[in-house]
Amino acid sequence: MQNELRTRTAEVFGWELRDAQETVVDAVLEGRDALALMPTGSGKSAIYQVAALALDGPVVVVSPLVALQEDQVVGIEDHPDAPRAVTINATRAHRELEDAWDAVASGEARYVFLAPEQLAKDEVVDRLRDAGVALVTVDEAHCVSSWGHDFRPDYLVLGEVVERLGCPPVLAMTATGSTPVRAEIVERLGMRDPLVVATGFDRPNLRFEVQRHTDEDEKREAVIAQVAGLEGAGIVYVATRAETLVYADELVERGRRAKAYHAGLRVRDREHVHHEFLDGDLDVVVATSAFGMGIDKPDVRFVVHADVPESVDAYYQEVGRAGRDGDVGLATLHYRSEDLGLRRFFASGSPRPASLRAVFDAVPADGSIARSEVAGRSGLAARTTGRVVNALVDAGALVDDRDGLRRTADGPRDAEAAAALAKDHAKERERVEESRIEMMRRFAETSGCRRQFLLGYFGDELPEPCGNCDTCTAGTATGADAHGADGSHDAEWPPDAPVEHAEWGRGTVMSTEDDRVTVFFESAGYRTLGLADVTERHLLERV
DNA sequence: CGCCCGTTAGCTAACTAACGGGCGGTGCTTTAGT
Repeated sequence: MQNELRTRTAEVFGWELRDAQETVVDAVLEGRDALALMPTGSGKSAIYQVAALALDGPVVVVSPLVALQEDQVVGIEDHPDAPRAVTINATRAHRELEDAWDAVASGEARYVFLAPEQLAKDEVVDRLRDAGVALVTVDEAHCVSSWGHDFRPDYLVLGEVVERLGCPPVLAMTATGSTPVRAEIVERLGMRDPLVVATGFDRPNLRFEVQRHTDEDEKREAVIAQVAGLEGAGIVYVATRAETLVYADELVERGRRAKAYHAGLRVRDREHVHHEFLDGDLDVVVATSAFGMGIDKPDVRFVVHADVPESVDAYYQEVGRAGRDGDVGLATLHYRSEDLGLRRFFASGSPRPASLRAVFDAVPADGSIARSEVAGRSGLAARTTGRVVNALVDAGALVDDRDGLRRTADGPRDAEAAAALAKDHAKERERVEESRIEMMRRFAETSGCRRQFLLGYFGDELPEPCGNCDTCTAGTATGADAHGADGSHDAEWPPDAPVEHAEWGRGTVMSTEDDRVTVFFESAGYRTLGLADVTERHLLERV
């Protein structure tokens, strides 16, 4: 990084960036795309904030939650000499919005925070393009992969938006960095040869534990008994809204200051719980996955999972909220294999055939149509339409380009065929989702070191069992089942190595254990192969 | 996928087992009416 920019950074923000941060700043200033995989609290936002000081045009920051956008603007406004930051979202009054756009157009505002839904509107993209965007930052970029397909389909149009903005460099940032998530971020955002910077994923002060249960009532009792006896502040994650109430009530009866939190509560109540927790007026928040991003409390002492999460990625995000201050943090998963059933259900929602047909028919046989017009012509709700369009584009029945949507030249001719194609394609995705749930099951059921498993999942290696998890304490982690313990096959199948399999196609090596290798295949998800088979039958080839 | 809950059949008069329908998570937006 140039000395001049270092000086500006110190003057404006009072910071001295670490090497990893500077490397990323340099890349985007040179016009290169970058993917920064760094734990929360490691100063990811500093990267685009500093880059903006040296860039000639506004920095667009795509952020998933309006509340998060407001927090970031306040963070910038804390520095009186920092450039102006504005947010563009539906909570703002018309006059405020016009004022914000004026500031963007005049070059006064250098940070523009918005959600992907805003970027789905042509007017917004046009105004940004006219302002000459110098960098597009996608914060919490794992949302592209976890939410883009169904819940918030506008995440999948970001790649196209970048093109329409004139292809400024793209900076994607997240704390979740498993291989498939990384690959999907890069592909969906259309990133070109990005610089990938990953700082260590290990959190040595976290202790991992798994308690297995067979009976629902017995599990609930064990969770309540554990949490009632824990010191300090903590979070209990459950799978459903109804459970947040049940657990919170029981904890209150046991004398803990506990409250429920889920997305169905009124906004004011949610904010109230959040603030009480931050201020130390509450010991325990019992929450669904809604309680997460934007929760920045340093002294969370425990994260207890009363239900198994949907993926190892989600699990690691959630437990990562413990021990941010570096002091001890306890992560306990209460596991019942039946609980995975709910996760399978959540993972399995592909669009209905009737919706697929309606959307396909809404696209003319010749020529193209704007995405925004499809909803009206198909008679479906806008959000359903977005999901269905994404499914058809993914399947190759429709093409999405600068002019809008059109039918694939040599693709299906009629709606029936298009729906069938999309359904087959959705099956592939379900297989991948299924395999991610399977990895969660393996984490819960392993007798090897939990930390070695987790770090292996994220493509990091830990040569020895960690000594700070339940299996290490019990002594099973050093046994024959230990993960990556000998490392003798690493030379042959090192983590991150690209490979090819006759049936499952291209994949990436995740980890090797003493007699097995786990590979992530783009079309089939996580698969574990016996090394003996791999060697004798030449199942895998390095590519 | 697995649960909860209400209905029903079966077999005998108050209950039990079996069946099946409904439900379960995450947030943007935007508009009409107080």
